[in-house]
Amino acid sequence: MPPDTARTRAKLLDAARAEFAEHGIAGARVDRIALRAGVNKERIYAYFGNKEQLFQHVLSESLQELTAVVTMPSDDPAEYVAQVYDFYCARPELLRLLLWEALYYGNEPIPDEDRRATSYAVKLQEFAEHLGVQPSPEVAQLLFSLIGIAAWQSTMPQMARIILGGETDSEQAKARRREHLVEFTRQSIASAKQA
Amino acid sequence: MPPDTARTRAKLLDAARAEFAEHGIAGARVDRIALRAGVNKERIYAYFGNKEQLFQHVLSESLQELTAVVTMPSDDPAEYVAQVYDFYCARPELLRLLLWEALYYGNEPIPDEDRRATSYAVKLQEFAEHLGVQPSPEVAQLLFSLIGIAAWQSTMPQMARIILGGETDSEQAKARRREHLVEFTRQSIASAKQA
DNA sequence: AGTCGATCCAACCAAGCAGTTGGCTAGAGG
DNA sequence: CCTCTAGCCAACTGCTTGGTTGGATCGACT
Repeated sequence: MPPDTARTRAKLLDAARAEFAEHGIAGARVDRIALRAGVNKERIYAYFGNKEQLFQHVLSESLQELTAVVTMPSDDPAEYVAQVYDFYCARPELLRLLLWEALYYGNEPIPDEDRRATSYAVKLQEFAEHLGVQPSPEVAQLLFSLIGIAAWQSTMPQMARIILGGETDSEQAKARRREHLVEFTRQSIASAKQA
Repeated sequence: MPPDTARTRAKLLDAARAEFAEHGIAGARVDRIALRAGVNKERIYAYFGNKEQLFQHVLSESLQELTAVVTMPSDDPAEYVAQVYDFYCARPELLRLLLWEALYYGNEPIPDEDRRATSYAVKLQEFAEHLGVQPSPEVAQLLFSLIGIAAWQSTMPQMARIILGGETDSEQAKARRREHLVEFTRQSIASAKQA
């Protein structure tokens, strides 16, 4: 395999990630991806099959990155929520990819569901450990809700802007929300622990 | 105006709502909307201008419905959160429309932002009243988070299915999550009140 | 140097798309 | 019964799109 094949693939994946995050599956343009990557369109079909399969590649690559970066830290689950929040603030494209996927597949099972299930199971296990309880449906509910509030601002930027006041992007505003999340999480965990 | 003009418009709006909720702005097909409505495509352009403007009509109609149906009830804010949850479970299309919009406009201001701002301001006012405090950035943070957890399951059905276990659609599973939300909300409100 | 396999790309294609047009129909006013 | 207006629709247009192809290029091995 000539040396630049891997590079070409990587350039395509990067360009595709940006394009898909911005426009979604239906809105993404194959020509634009090739243009951004500085590579001929035909390579996409040679390497990845078609547009939807390319999206899957992009997504699974991004998910790997996400689980690698956002780990369950030290001893404070509230800090985990804050990390998730920080991560989605810093890299909103990754959340956008997840949202496009969610809207695209709706209630149908997603490709590669098994692998994701195990990855979430690990997270749940860790979370329960830090709480000092066994994994249970209740703990799962809690974890799911906490991920929700961590992601909600990046999920609904318009609503956030309107409810939380104009400038949600400033460092100050982010710090404020982060503080709220930590506080909020501590409280809910305190009551979950004693249960 | 002949009698069936209003009906034709309504049929188009209904068909468009279904189509947009399912496929988003980019994925929606004008031909399909006309077909579903049993009306000629040209009517869409006569009545609504173009695809994007039609989407705006659909959305603002849906938002009116949402604010009309989901009111801040009696004296229990936790019940409000549960109502929001129930509403999005029953009518996931409306949330999907909001999500498509959020992804489409990203951080750019949305059309008609002012009207929505006042509608949210009212909600915030009511919410603060029920808490027995003045509206403040902190209360806004809380309200925003609560809306988030209420909507999160319908926002991320795949993730919900995986984390919460297979059958999230059954009455039983919905009741369980509803219970969790109420409990969760009560706790966070209790600590917000004393602050 | 010559052959071979893989990589690359400009040009191409058919289908699908949003949006338009020109003429038909029906009802209201005279 | 004629006219005028507004609603309606089948057929059309021109462009964009995902996907293909045939040949040029290049590196490796002999």
